[in-house]
Amino acid sequence: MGKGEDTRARILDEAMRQVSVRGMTGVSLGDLAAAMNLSKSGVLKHFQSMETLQLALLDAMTDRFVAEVWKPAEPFAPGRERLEKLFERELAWNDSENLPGGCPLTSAATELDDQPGPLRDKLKDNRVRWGRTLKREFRALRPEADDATLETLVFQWKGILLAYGHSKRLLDDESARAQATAAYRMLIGG
Amino acid sequence: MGKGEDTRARILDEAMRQVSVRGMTGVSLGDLAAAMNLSKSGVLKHFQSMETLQLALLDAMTDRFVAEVWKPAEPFAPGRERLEKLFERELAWNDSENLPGGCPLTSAATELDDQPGPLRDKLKDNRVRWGRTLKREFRALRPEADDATLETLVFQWKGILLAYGHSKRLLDDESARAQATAAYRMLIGG
DNA sequence: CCGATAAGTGCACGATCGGTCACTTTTGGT
DNA sequence: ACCAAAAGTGACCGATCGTGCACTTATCGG
Repeated sequence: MGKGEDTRARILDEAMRQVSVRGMTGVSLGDLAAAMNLSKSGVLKHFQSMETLQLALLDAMTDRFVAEVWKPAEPFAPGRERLEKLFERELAWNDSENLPGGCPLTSAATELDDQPGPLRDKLKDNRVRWGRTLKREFRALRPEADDATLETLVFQWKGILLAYGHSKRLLDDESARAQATAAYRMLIGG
Repeated sequence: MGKGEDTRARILDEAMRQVSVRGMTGVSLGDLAAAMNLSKSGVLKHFQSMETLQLALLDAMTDRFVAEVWKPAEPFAPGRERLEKLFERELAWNDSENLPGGCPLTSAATELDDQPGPLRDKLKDNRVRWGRTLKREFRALRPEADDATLETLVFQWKGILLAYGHSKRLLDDESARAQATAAYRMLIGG
């Protein structure tokens, strides 16, 4: 890996960290450059424009999410065991010290959900795929269930994780994790 | 109500609409003034500064939420009946045509949750109070349940509504409402 | 109907936004 | 060790950010 590639990766890394706190719109070229001890033009050399950087950032977020949530769970058996691991990993992802503001995909989602454009499209694609992955796992857990039921389970899974971030970060609720796992138990069954 | 009061209210109304789409940071003095056919200084005359405007905006959001979600449900009997109405009203609040980007409190929450300051404090206070209100209703529904159980129910309630906004707005999921009510049924019990 | 006060305008300000360009420094293959 | 290409700099651009100030216009009680 050449120096350019390395710098580019480090920029995306820092940007991801900032997105988790300030949101996608909140990270500016100036802040980013300052945080990296680089000039604004030095940053832009690795991306044609700010929007290109943001698109690359969404890709980087997807890659990291897959690497830190899905990959560790993949070796486990489909269904209950894998879901258990996925849930644990997704909580850990939300708590990662590399993401001081929690899941950057959540920040981006609430920010972009009503702003048409390539950013929203890419993010939507990411989340739709994740929903399908979860649905597969729920199907393995409950082979007899119909599609509507499976989708409701996925819906609730997402709800639990959104509520986890909300309770922990805005409400400073110390019991957020306990409540998330309690809700998970109610969903999956003992 | 003098003309000043009226204009001030209309500014906050327009700002709330914009927050639901662009988020709290996304609404600027210039855009706001343009949307109101007013000059930037004309807007700022009603508020000492932009941050003061934002604080007033959070109050306005709280008032509207109470008026449109809590008030219509208040006449109903505590517990099941009132919860039913509250849930219906909160879904309607999310769908309100006055709020083209969904619940502005949700936008503000994910945006401010890691940004210390008076804005975050006020929003947190708002959401904590709402959580307490929900807990009271769940206690009326399940008088035998312990505190932890009640809080898990509140946690899940919030999760359902967060997932509703996410599914409807980012994923364009037509069945979002159906899934939200299905999840509600699972939570409350038939 | 008048005059004090409230409401709103218009211009200018310093700061910051994303972005360009000519330039210098660094890197790495031969 | 050399030198072309890659990496990064710094000054500058027009636009927009929030804000202050001197000013004009509209409102409304006496």
